[in-house]
Amino acid sequence: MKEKTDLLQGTLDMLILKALQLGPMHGFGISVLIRQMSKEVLQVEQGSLYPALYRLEEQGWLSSEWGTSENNRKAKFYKLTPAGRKQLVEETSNWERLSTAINLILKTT
Amino acid sequence: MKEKTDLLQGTLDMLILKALQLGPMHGFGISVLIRQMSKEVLQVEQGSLYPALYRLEEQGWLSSEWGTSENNRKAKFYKLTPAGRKQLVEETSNWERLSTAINLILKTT
DNA sequence: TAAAGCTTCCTAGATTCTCTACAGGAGATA
DNA sequence: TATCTCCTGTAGAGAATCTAGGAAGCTTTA
Repeated sequence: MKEKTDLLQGTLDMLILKALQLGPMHGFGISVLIRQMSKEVLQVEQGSLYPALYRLEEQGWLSSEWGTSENNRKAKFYKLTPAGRKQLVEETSNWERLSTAINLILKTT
Repeated sequence: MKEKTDLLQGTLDMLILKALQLGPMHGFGISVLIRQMSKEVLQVEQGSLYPALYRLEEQGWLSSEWGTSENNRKAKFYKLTPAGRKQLVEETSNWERLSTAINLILKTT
């Protein structure tokens, strides 16, 4: 019983990759961006975000390096690798497939 | 690494409720119907389906009774309860919210 | 200068859902 | 009788996310 809506499982990776398509960014920035882009609907919890970033980096879809944020704080900047770009395309088209299929069912009378 | 696409986690309950909106049905029938309605894209595994049916019945969204299928086999027929109908409406609108938000993000340039 | 708050990173543990991989009965068909 | 298909079910595992923390450094305010 909660107020806030959870993410749809399986979409977080795609959203992160998509955010990074706009340019390198640190974790905190990604979560803010996703919230803004979704008009406050999607809220990525930090306990979800950071493990996801590891996953993605381990799989070679992201690379990271330490730097300094706009606010003069230490921050780890992530960016898409070429493999990550490819993965984004794949996940996007899979999302289209699945959400289309679900909508097909929901529209049935 | 698999060929077949998994479901989006969190949507199975909604799909089952939706299928039962068309009338009472047994488990096996539900899985066939979902496959057909989605044009063969969505495939509900039996190991996912039956536990889900229990979950839903336990929460009072479905009721069941044993009967005989069109093929003269013993089958458990499920149907929506009023609470289940309500739940379907809720899950559907939540799906709209989330998928809209995700599409918002994917369309960003 | 002390306190408080925000930014940023991170981890542990639990939960929830779905999948794979089975098992088995019972009618239909040959 | 053998085999096929329909239909129900269970066990165990794995993946993704959540809750609920902790910590450190900068910045603002008292």
